Amino acid sequence: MDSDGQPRRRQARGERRIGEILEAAAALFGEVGYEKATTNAIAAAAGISPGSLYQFFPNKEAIAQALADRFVAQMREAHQDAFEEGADFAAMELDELLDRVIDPILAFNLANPGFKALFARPDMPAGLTQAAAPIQAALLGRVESVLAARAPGLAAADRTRAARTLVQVFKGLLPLVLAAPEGEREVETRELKKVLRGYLGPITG
Amino acid sequence: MDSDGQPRRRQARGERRIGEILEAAAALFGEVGYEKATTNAIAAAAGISPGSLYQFFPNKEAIAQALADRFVAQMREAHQDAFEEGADFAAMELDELLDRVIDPILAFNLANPGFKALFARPDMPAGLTQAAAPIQAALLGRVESVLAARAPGLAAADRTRAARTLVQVFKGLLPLVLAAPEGEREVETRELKKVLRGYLGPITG
DNA sequence: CCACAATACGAGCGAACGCTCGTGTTGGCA
DNA sequence: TGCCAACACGAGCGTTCGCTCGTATTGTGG
Repeated sequence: MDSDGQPRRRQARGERRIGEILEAAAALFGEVGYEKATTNAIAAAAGISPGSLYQFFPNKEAIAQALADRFVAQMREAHQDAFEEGADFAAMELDELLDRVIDPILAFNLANPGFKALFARPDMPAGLTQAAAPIQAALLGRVESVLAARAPGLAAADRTRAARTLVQVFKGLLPLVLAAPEGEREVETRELKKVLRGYLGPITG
Repeated sequence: MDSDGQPRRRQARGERRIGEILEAAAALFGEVGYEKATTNAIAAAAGISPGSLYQFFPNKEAIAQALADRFVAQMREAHQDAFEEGADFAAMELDELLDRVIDPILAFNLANPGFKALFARPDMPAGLTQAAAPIQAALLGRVESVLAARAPGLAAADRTRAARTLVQVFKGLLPLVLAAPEGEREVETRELKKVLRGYLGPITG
């Protein structure tokens, strides 16, 4: 019960350790999932003892939480990239729109294998998916606003449902893209965009 | 080490118990997933003691395996229904084709909440997804053959990829349909079919 | 340089879980 | 009816896992 009045004054060494622990945890979560990644294994992968690990995190969930926070921040950047302010989504070609939105998010997932493992897997404490909720909501909102720009006639409820469907299709096909060998990735990506285009075409004209 | 020379002669009571255990396990797996469903909890849900449970199954994995076998058999029927021999998939309207294929598989998933939990979740022993592999392969093969009938010009590799994509889209949107409240289910189902139709349209013409 | 916080260690605690075992009960068959 | 296998019970064994604790070492501010 530290009651964590304040988060303890860290030295440079400690800050470095925290980074190492999070990196080790991300790798392990990505490989075996949250539940099967034991705290002792995370400590070992980070090159420290179990006791040392708990100098920086009160429990296992806090590690995942910190990792989630880090991912959320990075993901927000990727989304900012995807839904750039300057672009005119209403006028843009559908193919270009898809490229601009999909490619950065795909790149992020490709660069962070631990991410999908943490957020897509259903084997983690409720608090974690909750940590991802804000970014999911933000993504849905952006998709919806793009939809609103391209299909002004669409009722709000239909727009929301369409956005949810699009995001879910993306999440569903993501494993196919991520699991594809280096050379096949481009083809799978095109396939993903084909699906989205086929669904969006009749909606946005 | 019974070496299970033969599977032991069962009485009627035992056969009944096996059914009860599998039903309890399916419900629990569906609620909390494979890992978090403890064997003692399964026994309790089936109304028996832990010791009795192990009179019928050598270990937890065997329960899931038996459940998987049962699901595979039922699923095969659902697929048989979906890909009925008599139908002419080449001439049929795309909308009718989708209804005929999607509805029975959807109904099966609706009627068996434990199924998706067992096969879609990534938190189970390798042997279990392996148990689902035959049915997955069969499903892919059927989709491919329908594709071959409707798009004869499509190269084999593209056909395989398209089938994989279709199945994955279905699996990706399935949670949306299953999680939808009673009244929304029909709408979500239509949405799912819209996605498939949008993707299939350009391929099958 | 000294005192104290931060960092580091790793054996092992307590709880949970899969499963066993000794024992008692029920049911089919000669 | 008597015998034996099938069925049933539940305390608890062995192991794993998250986490702690006592202790030793390192860095830092005064």
